[in-house]
Amino acid sequence: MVGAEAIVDAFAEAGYRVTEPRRALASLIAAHRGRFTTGDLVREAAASRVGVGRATIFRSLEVLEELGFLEQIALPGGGHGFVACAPTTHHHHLLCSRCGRSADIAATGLSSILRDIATRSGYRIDSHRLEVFGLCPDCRSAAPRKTGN
Amino acid sequence: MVGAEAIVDAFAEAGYRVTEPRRALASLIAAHRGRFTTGDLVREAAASRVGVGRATIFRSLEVLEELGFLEQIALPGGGHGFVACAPTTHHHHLLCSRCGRSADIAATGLSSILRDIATRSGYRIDSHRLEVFGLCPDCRSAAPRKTGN
DNA sequence: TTTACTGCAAACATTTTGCAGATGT
DNA sequence: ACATCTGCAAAATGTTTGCAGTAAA
Repeated sequence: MVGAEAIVDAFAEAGYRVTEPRRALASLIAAHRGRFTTGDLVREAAASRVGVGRATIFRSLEVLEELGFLEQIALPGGGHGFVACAPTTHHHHLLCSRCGRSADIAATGLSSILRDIATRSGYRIDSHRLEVFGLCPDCRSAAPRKTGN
Repeated sequence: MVGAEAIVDAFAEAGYRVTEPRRALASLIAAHRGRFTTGDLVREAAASRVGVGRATIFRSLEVLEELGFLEQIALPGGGHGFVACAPTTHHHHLLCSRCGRSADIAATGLSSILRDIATRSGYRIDSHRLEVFGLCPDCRSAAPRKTGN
């Protein structure tokens, strides 16, 4: 979860201009509690009174990814989407497979696993990516039955 | 690393027909020591005397993924590709960012981390995906200098 | 024989680009 | 004012589908 202002500020602080389309895009992104695709934004932007063009969406998404406000994630089915996140230290994402909501997670203890992998494989490990999928608390109560699925 | 025969056998055992195009595709896949994209295969197939059409490549890739012989992976840059792997128990992939070679890894210890995440977040965790990137032993010796990059 | 499979070419979907005009700073 | 940014529409990519012919089993 990242507020629209944080995103707008990020543009400003990084020396980008704060334009109407970028403001509108920031709102659209902030309105998502989690994962979304470019297609989602394009559709929503078209529906919104303050339009943002396809090209601008793609271009701004790229900027926001560079700034660390957006991370690309691989969806289980093979597609890919984005999640907004505060550009802090290394973290991973926990995604609700029902509503798309995302939570940032720390995964303490991963580094010792990676060290172990490095030792056993002989690879020099540079980076990694962990994505966790499940049901968020809200969706658990909304659709609790899962025994037997 | 998976041999071409293993792939061919997999088609047969799952009740699919073993055709010339599928044999050719199995060879192409086996020829990769690791990660590849659909584009790679389309290009290689076109270059090969035993052609395999675009459509067949996509269709067969889908089948092989279902059979567990192929896994879709997210490349660091956001794109995606495949790696061939024996359809065994749950495992993850360690990818060389230089040559693309992949190794299957077990990541023992991850489950306790996930349990911890579940407890702290309240999510019910269903699945996860870990991808590790680095330099394989061969590429480490081929391009050892990295101090300062 | 029977029916799954194949290639082609067209349909679709997604992302990128060139450019003239709009708009932040 | 000036350079960045925007939208458009076209182009480049990537993936899927319908169909008539081909070839496993």
